[in-house]
Amino acid sequence: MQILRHSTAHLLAAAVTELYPGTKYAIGPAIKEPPGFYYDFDFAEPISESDLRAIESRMRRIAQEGRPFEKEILPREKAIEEFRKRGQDYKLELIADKVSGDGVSVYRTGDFLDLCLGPHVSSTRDLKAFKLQRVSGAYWRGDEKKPQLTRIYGTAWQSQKELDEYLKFLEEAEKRDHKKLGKDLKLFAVDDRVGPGLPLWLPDGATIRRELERFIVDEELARGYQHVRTPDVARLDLFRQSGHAQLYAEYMYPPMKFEDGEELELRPVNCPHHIVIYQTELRSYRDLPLRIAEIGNNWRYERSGTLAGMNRVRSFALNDAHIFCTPDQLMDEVKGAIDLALYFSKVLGIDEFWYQLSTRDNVKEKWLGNEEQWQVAQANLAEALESMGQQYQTGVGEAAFYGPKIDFQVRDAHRREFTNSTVQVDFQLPERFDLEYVAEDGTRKRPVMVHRGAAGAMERLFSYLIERYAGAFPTWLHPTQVVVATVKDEFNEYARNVGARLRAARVRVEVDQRSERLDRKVRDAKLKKVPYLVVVGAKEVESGHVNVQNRASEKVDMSLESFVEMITAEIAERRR
RNA sequence: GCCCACGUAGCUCAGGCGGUAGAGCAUUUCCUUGGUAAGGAAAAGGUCCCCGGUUCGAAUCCGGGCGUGGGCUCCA
Repeated sequence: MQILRHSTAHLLAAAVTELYPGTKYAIGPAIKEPPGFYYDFDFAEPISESDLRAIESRMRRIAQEGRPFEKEILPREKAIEEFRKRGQDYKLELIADKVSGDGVSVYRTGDFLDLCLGPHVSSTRDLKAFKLQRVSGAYWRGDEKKPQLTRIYGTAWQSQKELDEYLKFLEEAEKRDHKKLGKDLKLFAVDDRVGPGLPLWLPDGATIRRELERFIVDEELARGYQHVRTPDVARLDLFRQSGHAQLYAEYMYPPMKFEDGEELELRPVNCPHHIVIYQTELRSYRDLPLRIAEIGNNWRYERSGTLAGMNRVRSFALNDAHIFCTPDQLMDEVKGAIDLALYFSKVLGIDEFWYQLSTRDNVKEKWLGNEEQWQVAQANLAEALESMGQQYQTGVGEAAFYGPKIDFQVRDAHRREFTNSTVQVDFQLPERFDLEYVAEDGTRKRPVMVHRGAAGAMERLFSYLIERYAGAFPTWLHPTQVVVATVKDEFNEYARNVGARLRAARVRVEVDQRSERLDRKVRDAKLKKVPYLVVVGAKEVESGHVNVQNRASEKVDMSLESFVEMITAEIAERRR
């Protein structure tokens, strides 16, 4: 499949060079998620998505011609000459940088020549089911200082049937998109007047968030965390001490400056505030591990082009905690943090996720601390994962500036990857803030810090859950747990009584007393994806029962009390 | 920030090659009281994202902003 897609990328480049002579082609790999390929071009004249149709039909024509994919190993000089003749500067750069030795592997497809290791399908005739999707900008070698190329994305499959299925999947993903559902279900809103990346939580969205926060905070308290509240701002000096003002500046807002010289900064992270809480007392080894938690607001100036719905915002509430512990306790604390994240994932239905161990690269200016500390921290994280039987990938250069981290990666409805939660080991901030505890022998020692966001940021978690459940949240989370609908107005009083009984049991219930037909009330409740719909009419008034139907429209007649018992148990257990 | 696309009523969208706009849903009111996915009627609702320019005239054309969506190292 990867071979097929990679070959289709070549086909795309062949079509483009025929239609737009003089276009330089850069790189064109197959990609796994989302499944497809891209090719980056340097066009003489910019193209737009409306040009894709013509390129695609040229691709089809070449495919039908059945041109073979022919591999050749050219002597280095010969390869350079060939690409120079064609004016393919990017390929020349790649040969210079990436190809060692004398043999340069190239592929020919008719006149089109590409630097490529292969392998490929044998003929363009094998490429039957593909579609060009969109064009976007991409920097040469991912570097913003280098020229921006035009990237064309497409997808390719073995058969038309598979392609159709994939396109169908994309349509379905569109329906689950949290931005769409957030609007349809009135969960959140965005408004120019408030600003980009600053979504508003509407009442139903806020209800879900409150349930999530209660769940999270209660569980953390049960696991020995202490919850605190700290302000969203601090003097800029606090972030100078932490190093954020120097190493994290690109994400920080300009400070608020006052006449008397005071400089206040919106915090991009919570750690410095929590460190200050640690230092409000002289700590003993008996106090450790000290786990300070807060669902704290953070402010990060994300580049405007990266903002997306609730997923990437400029102000968010992180389910954060900082664990201060002795080096001996470190491993257990890391494991405990992973275990908590696993527990949250299980209850919230985050079924598909994987771990990335994010480590530093060799760019010295980006990181604090010495090599040994990083090694120890990294070893601890890796060992914790391994001892828990968990597999992980490595992301070089993706560590926090003060230490390596374990990231929990998830995918949204479109299968785009995001970090949802994280566990980080930090030897640096304890030093920068001169943290201490009194050890058993009476000497002062330095604690280690673990930063962790077990359920991630509320905004991103919310966007994930909207897509995970397509708006049909588990009962404990759903903003409206029950709708009571009457068959006709004369039963409204009974319906209000049913509503009052449920409300007394802390169930979120709406009584639909509109003078509409039952059909309409059922439809509206279904569109809101309400977990339970209760219908009351003459029969129910007479028996004191309710007619209950779930999302699958399975109807059952039961006494009001047994319904209350059933739904409250479901909510209390946070059943999915 | 950069590339491409988009921005018309609360929502989803028509329309408009320059002569100040329309539908459905939602909202309000009235009628209707109907047992499991849209009962009927009427009313109200718009600086056509913003600011400039061209023009007798701009929502439409041009320029500049703002915002939204997709993308911006899965690497021969």
